[in-house]
Amino acid sequence: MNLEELNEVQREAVTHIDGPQLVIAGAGSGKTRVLTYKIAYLLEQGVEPNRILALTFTNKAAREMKERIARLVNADKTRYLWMGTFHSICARILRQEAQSLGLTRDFSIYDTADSKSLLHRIVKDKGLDEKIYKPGLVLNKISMAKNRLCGPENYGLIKAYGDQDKYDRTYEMPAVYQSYQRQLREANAVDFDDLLMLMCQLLQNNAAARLYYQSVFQYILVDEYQDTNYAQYLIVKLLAEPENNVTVVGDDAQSIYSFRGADITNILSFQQTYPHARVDKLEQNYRSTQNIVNLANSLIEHNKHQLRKSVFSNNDRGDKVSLLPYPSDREEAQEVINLITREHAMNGTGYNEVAVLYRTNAQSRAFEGELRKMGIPYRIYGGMSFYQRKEIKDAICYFRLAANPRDNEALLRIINFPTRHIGDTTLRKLSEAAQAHNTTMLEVASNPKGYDLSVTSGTQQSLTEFASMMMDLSEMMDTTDAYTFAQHAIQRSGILREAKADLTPEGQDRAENLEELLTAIHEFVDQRTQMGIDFTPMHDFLGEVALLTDQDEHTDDPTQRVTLMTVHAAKGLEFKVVFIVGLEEDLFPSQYCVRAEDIEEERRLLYVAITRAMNRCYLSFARQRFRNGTFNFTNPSRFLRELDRECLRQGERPLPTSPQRGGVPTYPASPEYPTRPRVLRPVQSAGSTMHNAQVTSTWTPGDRVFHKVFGAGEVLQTYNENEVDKIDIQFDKVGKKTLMLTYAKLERL
DNA sequence: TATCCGGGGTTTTTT
DNA sequence: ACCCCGGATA
Repeated sequence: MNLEELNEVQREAVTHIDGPQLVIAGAGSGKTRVLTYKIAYLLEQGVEPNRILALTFTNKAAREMKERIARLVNADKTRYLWMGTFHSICARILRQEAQSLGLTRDFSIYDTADSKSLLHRIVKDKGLDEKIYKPGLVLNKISMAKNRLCGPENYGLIKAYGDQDKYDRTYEMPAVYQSYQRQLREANAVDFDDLLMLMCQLLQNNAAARLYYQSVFQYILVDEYQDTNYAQYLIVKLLAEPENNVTVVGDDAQSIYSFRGADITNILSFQQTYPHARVDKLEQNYRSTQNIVNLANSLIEHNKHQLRKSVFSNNDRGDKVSLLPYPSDREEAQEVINLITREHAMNGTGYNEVAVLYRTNAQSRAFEGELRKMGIPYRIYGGMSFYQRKEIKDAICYFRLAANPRDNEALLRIINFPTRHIGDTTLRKLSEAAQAHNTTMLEVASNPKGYDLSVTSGTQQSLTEFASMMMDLSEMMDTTDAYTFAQHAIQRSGILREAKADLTPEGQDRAENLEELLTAIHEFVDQRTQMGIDFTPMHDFLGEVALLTDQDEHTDDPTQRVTLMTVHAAKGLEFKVVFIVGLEEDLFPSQYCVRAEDIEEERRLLYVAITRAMNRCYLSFARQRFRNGTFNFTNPSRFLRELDRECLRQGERPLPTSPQRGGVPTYPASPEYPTRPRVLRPVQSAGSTMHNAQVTSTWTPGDRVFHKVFGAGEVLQTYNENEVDKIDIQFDKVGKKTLMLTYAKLERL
């Protein structure tokens, strides 16, 4: 490796070896480069590869980093590096230590869908209101608690959780959490967050294990440190002791995962955690033009909560960033696709160098439609990933249940698919019997008579047949390789037959997907063979598959396709040309932002989006957007007025003029431009709620403001400005429903 | 037990 | 516009 390829700051960061180190790496400043060079440098200095632990955010990042290191040093060494996501590294260690944690090494990892389904059952069993205890909400609460290392036994003691539960009316959360955790363990399963929490518990409670792993990992490096949560922080801290040879790399300005428990204070207070930490700041951006970097800087300046740094670019000044308003989301999509065509035709920009970035996955539809119409190749990231598809998940659940007979979630999913005439009633009895006899549902199914199950003889037969099939698969699993096993399992189970029998296009897709799964498993086995592992059982595949995400699926594909993805998914990537669309209030920033910190996170999110662009960046918004089945008027994102106008070029359409007295952008007087829609909140409703009532104020050339109340697609009432200071509006009949709405004063623009 | 129909609720981002 | 659920029906 050649250290001359680094700039001075980078080189110093790379060659600093011992002791804690914080590398603050601005967008596009060569963060990954520093990390890879540092690992390569450590290897060159004679550090054993298996003494280095490198934690990344995605599997893909880990893989790419490995490849890059392999190009710098002897490729053989990189194989033995401990490199992966927090979750996968923890899973690996936990399998090793499973016994001491009350698990077997074949424990299942429940994905979000499994967890939600388990929670749903718990809520039902406890007779709680399913409207209040929504699985997503409940899982989120549990996840947040686990990220802070709060187990079910402590949950009820924490006031903050209690308060939140009071607010959400989820008073029974402690019991739900307890039951959830108990059933996870009974199923010999862990969820995502358990991987981190159990790892912490292992290190805290088991001195021998702690000392062992502390001595194994001589050097620890963490990528994207700004997105770590408390559990991850603690894992790093405990593993690094007592030498504290820990290097963390990150950018507080790109912290965008707080909804997942990420805690930006981890990076902000690194120096308090490690008082003698060395700090390096990488501030030169090599990726983007000056205009893009300056624009991004002007935005992020508005955040209060950040580490000081000044990112700059010595690249060309470049084109100004375009700000494009469109009348509706539809036109936005059409015009953006037009611009892409133009980029392609006039600048020769390859389709794969263009990305359309949006805040929510739902926005992809409009662009997808237009791209298809224009015959432009594209690829949408996100949405339903391969491993979440029904048929794939079904197949994997067969594997999972064969590996871990206690995995009830897998059993419930597949016991009646393909249909075996085993319905809800039978399953309830099965579950009760299993609880009563303290055994697994599969065991009861294998011997319904023995457990006095009151089911018909036909059902009995179905159960025993299913159970004996699963036992056969279980046996086969240890002796055959993953590919052979999978092939056999999807045939024996009947899911392949089921898919093939379905002659609809969807059915054919499913059959193809199953074939694709087999191919993936085959590749997995091949890879392992190349690594010198001559036998790869299904267990090994299962261990990895649970932690795969759609980010990891398709590596670089050679075809030239436009990329469509959420801003979150775009983190760490770069494109020559970037379109950031839907820059509207309540969308970007999201409508769910309430606190000032939430807005700061959204601002960082936009910062991330802008800094993905190398050469050109386009920002767009629509004045009307079709959402949740209705057309809504929108307002331009507040972020737009925070941008340095020096870096902006006005679009062809009338643009907001510069802000007056710190207000929002104003618009040309004609025609009518609606502003500031407010969705009315029902305070009391007889019957059910109505979602599509809204208020808009209308700004007309005469400079008078009218407020219109829309409901069920029509204007219900119009008020002039003086009338709307805190009034209650009552509608007796809107459609078939009666409801009462309260409406707070509108801010005058 | 499976399937069809209608109504109600729903929407952020994801390792 | 879509998905999910519950209830009714085959």
